[in-house]
Amino acid sequence: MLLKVGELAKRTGLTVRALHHYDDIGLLTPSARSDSGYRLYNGDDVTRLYRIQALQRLGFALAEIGDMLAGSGPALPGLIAQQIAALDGQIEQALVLRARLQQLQRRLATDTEPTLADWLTALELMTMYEKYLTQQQADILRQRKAELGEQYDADWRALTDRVRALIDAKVPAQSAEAQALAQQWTSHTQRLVHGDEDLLIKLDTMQRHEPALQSHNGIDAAVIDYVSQAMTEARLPIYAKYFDADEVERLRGNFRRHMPEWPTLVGAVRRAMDSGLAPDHPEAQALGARWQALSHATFCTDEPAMRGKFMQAVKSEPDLLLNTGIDRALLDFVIATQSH
Amino acid sequence: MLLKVGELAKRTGLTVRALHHYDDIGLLTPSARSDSGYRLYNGDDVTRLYRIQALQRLGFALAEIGDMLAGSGPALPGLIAQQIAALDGQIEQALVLRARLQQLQRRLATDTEPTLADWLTALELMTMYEKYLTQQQADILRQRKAELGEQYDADWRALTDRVRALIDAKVPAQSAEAQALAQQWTSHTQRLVHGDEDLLIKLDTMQRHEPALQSHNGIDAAVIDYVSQAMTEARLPIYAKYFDADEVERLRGNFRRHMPEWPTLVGAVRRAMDSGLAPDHPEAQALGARWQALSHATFCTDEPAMRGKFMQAVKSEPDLLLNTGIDRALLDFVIATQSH
DNA sequence: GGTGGAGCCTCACGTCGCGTGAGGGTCAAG
DNA sequence: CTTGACCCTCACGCGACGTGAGGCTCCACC
Repeated sequence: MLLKVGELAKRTGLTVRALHHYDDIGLLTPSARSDSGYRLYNGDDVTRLYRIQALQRLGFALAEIGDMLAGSGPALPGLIAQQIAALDGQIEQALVLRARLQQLQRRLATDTEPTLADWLTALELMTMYEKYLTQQQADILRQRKAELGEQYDADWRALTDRVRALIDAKVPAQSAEAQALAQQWTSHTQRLVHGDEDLLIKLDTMQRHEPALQSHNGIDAAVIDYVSQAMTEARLPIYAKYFDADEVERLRGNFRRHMPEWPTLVGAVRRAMDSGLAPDHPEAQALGARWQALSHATFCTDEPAMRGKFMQAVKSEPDLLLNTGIDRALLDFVIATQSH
Repeated sequence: MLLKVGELAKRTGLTVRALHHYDDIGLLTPSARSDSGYRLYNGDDVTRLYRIQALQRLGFALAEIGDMLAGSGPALPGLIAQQIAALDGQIEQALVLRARLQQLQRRLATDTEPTLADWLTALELMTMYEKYLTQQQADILRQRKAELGEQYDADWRALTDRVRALIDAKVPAQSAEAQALAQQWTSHTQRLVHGDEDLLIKLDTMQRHEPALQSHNGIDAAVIDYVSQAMTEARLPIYAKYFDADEVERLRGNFRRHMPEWPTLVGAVRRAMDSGLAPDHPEAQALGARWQALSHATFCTDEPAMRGKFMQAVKSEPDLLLNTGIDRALLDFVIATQSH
């Protein structure tokens, strides 16, 4: 019994166009044509089509189905496992998306009629939080921001403007004004992070890597660099407890030149850690070498005397690592790269 | 500050090609071009791009994003709800697919190295079960089939072959041979369904509507029709308890002509019921009218005397509805269409 | 034998969000 | 003056068909 396309289409619930397509791509070629060129499908064709449909309902692509029916290609169990894995990925993605949308929906319901612009800004912030913070941290931040109110943002803007003014006026970072601002900067930050060093590091990373955020709150690379320079200067009195005056002057000079290179390196190391890179991996080794070189240049750790005093200082003064993005885990990682 | 494509791309994590694409479709047109034709993006462009990205991360299509940013189109809350609904659909679909694949995986693990052909046959059956039966029913069926073993399938094939032989030999359905086969047919069916009328109806529907199944087990429309004719004939003795001999002969003649039309109508009514059609909907009304006309033609229910006897018979003999695909709910639906 | 309608044929473009060249200008550094 | 990085504009490709356009075939009915 030979079927024409329309008949086969009716029998299988497909469209005529789909059957044409299968013919085009060679997935199901009718075994015969009538004199007038009509496609004629025999029983074997029909059987093949049923199988095609069955495999299609499992989510396989037409090309894959073709391979499977040709007996070539990888074995079925593997394909199925692969298919399941792909589906799991899809499902997870969809669930994440769904959660995002729902959160947004809730906030839309509570907020007092936000404008489109507000709304989009909130949205951007949300996706950024999601990228850099854990769910918990994002929740904490949102709550604290709500508690602090709009005045807090205004304070930041004022502070940032004053920093920028100092930069424009070329006031050096070790000036009293700069020191005072850096002081305020730290206390403002603490109002948000409440001493949570991990949160602080992540926010710092976010601020450094998200131009969208930078243009939103005006805290760009220049401001960040200036403030961290000032903070660095603020650390010099602490070093003075361990080094003599000449050495402190050397350190100051080194800091001026090399401190701006640290955040980049610290960020690179942290990314390496987070991506699970092994300390003996060549890339990690390279980072370790960079770290050592920069240490030498900044703290003169290539000179045994200086190195000893430096180690002593760092060990005795945990505050020296504050606001640097460096924590115990990161230091351990770096040490591990160098012990290989 | 004006950015070139590459710079903007780096800042946003997009590719240059994507930005070209946004320009092509008018989603993000750079506010300026350099003399040499380079795209130049200003701050507003960058802001717009951040918003585009934020909305994209929510799963909106570029065209939708364009509409949203243009302020036209429907309001955001509605769009979000819609988006969530769409996602829910996707997730559900993916979960169903996943379940299918896992079931298959389990069976692949237990079965003794099936050939590709066996495997695909099982797959077809599985998807068919899924389409017509509830999960429970499918499980029950699978278990019973496993208990009955291969002999059961062989019995069916033998029975079907004998039916086909009668058809080819043009042996009438009221013959003793046909009656005997119909008898066996029923008992064979019962070995599988164990008196579950709902399951029986669904299997019947499946067998009638799935050419794949028909060509698989050889039970096609001709066989079904012949067997149901024989079953119909088998019912005549029951009617004889309520009608006199002449009337029974009239019924026999009517049955011969009109009984084959019933399954189609019953199927149509059931689909209408299942799709939640209201009995006073025009389409339901039309079905009711068809039902009445076919009743008149088959059972002479337009003649008051015949109608009375018929109602009496149906009420007293529930067996008359056996194997017809008609149950109480369906009758109620039909009656409801006619009371409007 | 003509006509009408259903069904068949073969192009061929559109979908969606870009990837991936091809072929050729622009710009700053050496 | 070259080199290399970056930019430009086409334009095809993907996947599974949908949707015509323009024309042929078949069958029933007049």
